[in-house]
Amino acid sequence: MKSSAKTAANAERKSVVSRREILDAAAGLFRMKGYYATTLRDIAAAVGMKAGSVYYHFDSKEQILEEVLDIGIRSAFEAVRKSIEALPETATWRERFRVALNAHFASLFQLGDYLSANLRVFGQAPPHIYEQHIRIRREYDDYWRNMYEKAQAAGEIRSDVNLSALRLLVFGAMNWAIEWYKPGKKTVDSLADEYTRILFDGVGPR
Amino acid sequence: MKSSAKTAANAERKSVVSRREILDAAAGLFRMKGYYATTLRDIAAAVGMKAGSVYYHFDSKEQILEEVLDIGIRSAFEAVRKSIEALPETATWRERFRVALNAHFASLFQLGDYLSANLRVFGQAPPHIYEQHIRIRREYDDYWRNMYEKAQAAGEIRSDVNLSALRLLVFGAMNWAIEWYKPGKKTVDSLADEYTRILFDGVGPR
DNA sequence: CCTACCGATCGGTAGG
DNA sequence: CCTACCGATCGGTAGG
Repeated sequence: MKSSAKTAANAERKSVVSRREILDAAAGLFRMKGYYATTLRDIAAAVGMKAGSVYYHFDSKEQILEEVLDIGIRSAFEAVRKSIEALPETATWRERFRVALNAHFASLFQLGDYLSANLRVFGQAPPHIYEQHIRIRREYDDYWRNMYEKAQAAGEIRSDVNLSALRLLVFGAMNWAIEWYKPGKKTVDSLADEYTRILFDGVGPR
Repeated sequence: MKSSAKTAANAERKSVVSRREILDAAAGLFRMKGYYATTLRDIAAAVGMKAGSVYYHFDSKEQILEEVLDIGIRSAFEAVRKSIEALPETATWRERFRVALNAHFASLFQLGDYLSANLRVFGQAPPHIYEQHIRIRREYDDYWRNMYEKAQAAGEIRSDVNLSALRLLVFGAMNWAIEWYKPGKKTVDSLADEYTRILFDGVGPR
């Protein structure tokens, strides 16, 4: 009894690890090649399995996509939230914005491939996965929206600034970095600094 | 002789039209579904042909991708250049920037699907097509780079602004619009205005 | 988790 | 530009 329970627990633990390995590999491949160009055989090979064995852990390729997408936003959301909560209550909104930007960039370039994969393959997702995933995206979006509103109410963003334009401009600026950012040439920190300065101070003469 | 020459000319004209129709359809499908999810049968059906007939006009699916990618950047490049050249010599750099932004947005949302398709499927292109296409992209990139440098030299962009960060931030802000822009809700013009104001004046208190 | 396999679909071709 | 087709590959399954 004792030993079979132990064996079962080990098997379960091993299975959880394999699941995560498959997701990690899928995220990396999705990020590089996109969803359709990544085959189950690619994913299986990346974790040393045969194609059919992946179905021991997942019901379908779409289920893998679904989980990769969700992990991508959730981990970024958590990183951003934590970095802001780590600030003192007295922090300015500009400073909150800067650390949020920093955390989002870090999620893109330092915390695995999930967020990059998310941005890369989101548009390739079948409708029912899109509909499901859009909810968590909207929550993340709302978190940022709330930040801009508070900053404007506090007078740190001018009242004539269109917040929805600003929000979308910033998301674009951040996410486009996956197209050109090369680790080593520029730190995530300096990137967040420069973007914050450009956006808050503008580039024109003062 | 005369009539067969005429027939040949007609046939050629018709063939040019068909070619363009195929490219138009491909651009629209690439934009919506990406490259791999778009089949030659989709493209053929969209122009009322059978799959095999597409090969009368193109050697391969990759050749179609190649032309769609190139047309996307070239048409945007031309639109941006013309809009700037239409300005008086005395125009400020801020004004030049605004019309350039406007022309890029117009290319994305009003001048067919080529630029949108380009942004959508560029990352899915096989290496040899990527290598070929990157050249025209770099030319377009250089055109913008030159604009920022001139603006800074003229004192319309502060000397402490990192131009390469600014350039990449702006490309991201512009191109990300394909993810959310819905024609009718907001004009391309007002979008270019708002972005220009945010970037030149900043959002912080002055 | 593997072996062996299936039906569907794909890009592309031959011959007209 | 069509008909008819091919080889390759894909996601997924049965049975162990």
